[in-house]
Amino acid sequence: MDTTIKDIAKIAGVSYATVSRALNDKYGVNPATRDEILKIAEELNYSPNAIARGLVKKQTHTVGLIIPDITNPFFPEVARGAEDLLEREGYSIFLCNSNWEKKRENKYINLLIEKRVDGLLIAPSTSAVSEADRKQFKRLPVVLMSGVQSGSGTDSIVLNNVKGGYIAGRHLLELGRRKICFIGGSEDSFSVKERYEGFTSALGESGLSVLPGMAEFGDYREKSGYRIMLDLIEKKNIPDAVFASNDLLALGAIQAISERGLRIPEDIAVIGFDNIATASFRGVELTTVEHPKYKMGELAVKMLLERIENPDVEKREERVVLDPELIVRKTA
Amino acid sequence: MDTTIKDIAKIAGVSYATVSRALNDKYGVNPATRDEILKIAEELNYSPNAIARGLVKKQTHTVGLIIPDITNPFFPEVARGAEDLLEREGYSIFLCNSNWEKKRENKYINLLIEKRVDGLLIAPSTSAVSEADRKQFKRLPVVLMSGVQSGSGTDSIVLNNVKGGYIAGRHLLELGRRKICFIGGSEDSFSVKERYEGFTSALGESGLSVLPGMAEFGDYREKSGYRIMLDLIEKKNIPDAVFASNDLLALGAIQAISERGLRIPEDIAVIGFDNIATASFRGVELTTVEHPKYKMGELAVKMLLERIENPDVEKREERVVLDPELIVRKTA
DNA sequence: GTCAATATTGTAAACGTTTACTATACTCTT
DNA sequence: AAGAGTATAGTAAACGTTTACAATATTGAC
Repeated sequence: MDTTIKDIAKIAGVSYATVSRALNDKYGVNPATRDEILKIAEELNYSPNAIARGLVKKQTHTVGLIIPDITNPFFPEVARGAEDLLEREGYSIFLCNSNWEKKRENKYINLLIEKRVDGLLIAPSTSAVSEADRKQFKRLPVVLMSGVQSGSGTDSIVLNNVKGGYIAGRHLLELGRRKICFIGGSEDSFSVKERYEGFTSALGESGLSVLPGMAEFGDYREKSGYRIMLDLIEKKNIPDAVFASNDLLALGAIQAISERGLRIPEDIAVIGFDNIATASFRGVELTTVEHPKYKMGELAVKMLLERIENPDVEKREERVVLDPELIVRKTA
Repeated sequence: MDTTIKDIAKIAGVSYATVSRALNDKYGVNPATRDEILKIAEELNYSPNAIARGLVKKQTHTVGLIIPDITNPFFPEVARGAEDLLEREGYSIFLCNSNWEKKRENKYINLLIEKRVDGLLIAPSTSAVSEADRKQFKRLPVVLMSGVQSGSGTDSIVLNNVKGGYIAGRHLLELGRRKICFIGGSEDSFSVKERYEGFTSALGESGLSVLPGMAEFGDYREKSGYRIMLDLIEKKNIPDAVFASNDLLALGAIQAISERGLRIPEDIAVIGFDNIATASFRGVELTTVEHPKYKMGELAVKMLLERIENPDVEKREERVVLDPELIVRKTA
């Protein structure tokens, strides 16, 4: 139904190779014929078939982006950072939500490979890189984002989570807090682990350690922070500060704290992580740790394109580490 | 480099038509050969080439999603609603941010058509549907979301914005407010216009109308609300309530109001629109109008798939209208 | 054991491009 | 006016599938 190069060729009275050349601005086609061809293409409302082209060129100018959940305010910024650069470079991007499920993530990886994307950007649902992953990742350029161990054999871009955890802990300590509760997302998340590690090392420096019941884990949603905090209060095991491994968790905790009539930061100081947009609004003003999300997406794409455009060079695993930064607002 | 159907055929000692049949679970291939073929495919780590398949089948099981900005908290939910259903149906989705620019939007439309997506989901950057758009939209199924006039000739799914504006206005009036300021996003946005219309009709019912300087427009970002509100305060033209055409604008206004030491809702009541996640957090608790975002994405996909799967039926423009709902929290 | 019916497999064209190679037609040079 | 060189155009194969059609093998009925 669509007009093709052959239709144009027929009308112009030339071979379709010539049409292809004309349309692609290749050397060696008479300016007059070229103009004629362009005119006809325009008239026929011709749209080149990228599928056919992809088949012969073996590249699709498309990459896949797999993230846990675009609805989590951390990821839109990453996605936007990626998309902005990709768009400038003429690539399109598949959006895939793994919903924190390894199974769905894997399904997407396979699907995207079938669709022959030129590369893959993944913010993994869990930190572990399985054998199956490794096998698939050999097929095409892949860049992992956020919370992945090094030595995975795959390029990655991560935050210095240890440092992030450290500066958060340090800040709370400097505020004179001594009974600090760590609220983490999934316990087997590598980035949560690192943040916890940094946090405990700050405690250690002051000769302190994590008190009983002062390290709790759930998932990455607000509700989880709410429930954990509520639990603590009910049990009368009340900390004087909370360090949540992400802002949503912190927001949930804040909800619980103020519902129970405690004051923030007087009774309990709260510090989050990631600095999502919500954190800065009046009334929230959450103290947190900045995570350069947009930049992370952008840099991930930069690394990926580097690989895509130099498929032969056999560099080993590359890793870039971003720096966190303390953002002091009103909750701590 | 990738193994193809032909490689498998050679090893299995059958024609590649047979391999294709086996791989696609078609009737009429001997179970024994099928198993053999499947085994070989597995061993060779075979991944079917969706590009080649797309070329012959003339469908890609891919749709495009064009939205203004995934970073605006309204859109991730829409995207997620769309993606969840699409994933279940075996489709993938291209994410495209138009950045509120008509030019970028058009560029994406063309690009996606070249990539032969099966359909297009668009939340337009501006309400106008141009001649050029109309021409392109004839090429493939398209569903427009949010703030589009009917009669565009294209299927669409929208909110009843007039009603939304009306209930917001009504609520403020019932609270006894009389000098209400409307803060809109872009003045030529159709949905802003509709919300304004509903708002003024509520005023009208009470024998009121919009006072001078009490209808201001900017863009869709927080900053815009902040600036407009600040301006009003500086000029001493201070309303007793604000109706913002989206939550971000409302949040910006709130920022300005409280910075200037005025109280919410005592001095100025504020009501937003869309009910983004931030609106519900403690400390924000923005009164607003619920916009079923996730559902909108989901329904849009449902309409789109309907068209994709019945390409021949010549139904005329379809339009589904979602209902808004007042969410009373603390700012009004 | 023959024939028809059916199950299984193969052949080849098609999808819409790109591109290496070849062929032809000009344009200069001398 | 011949020959080299260059500009332009054409031919045909390739990319990896699907699928209509044809061919062959197998089965069952009698």
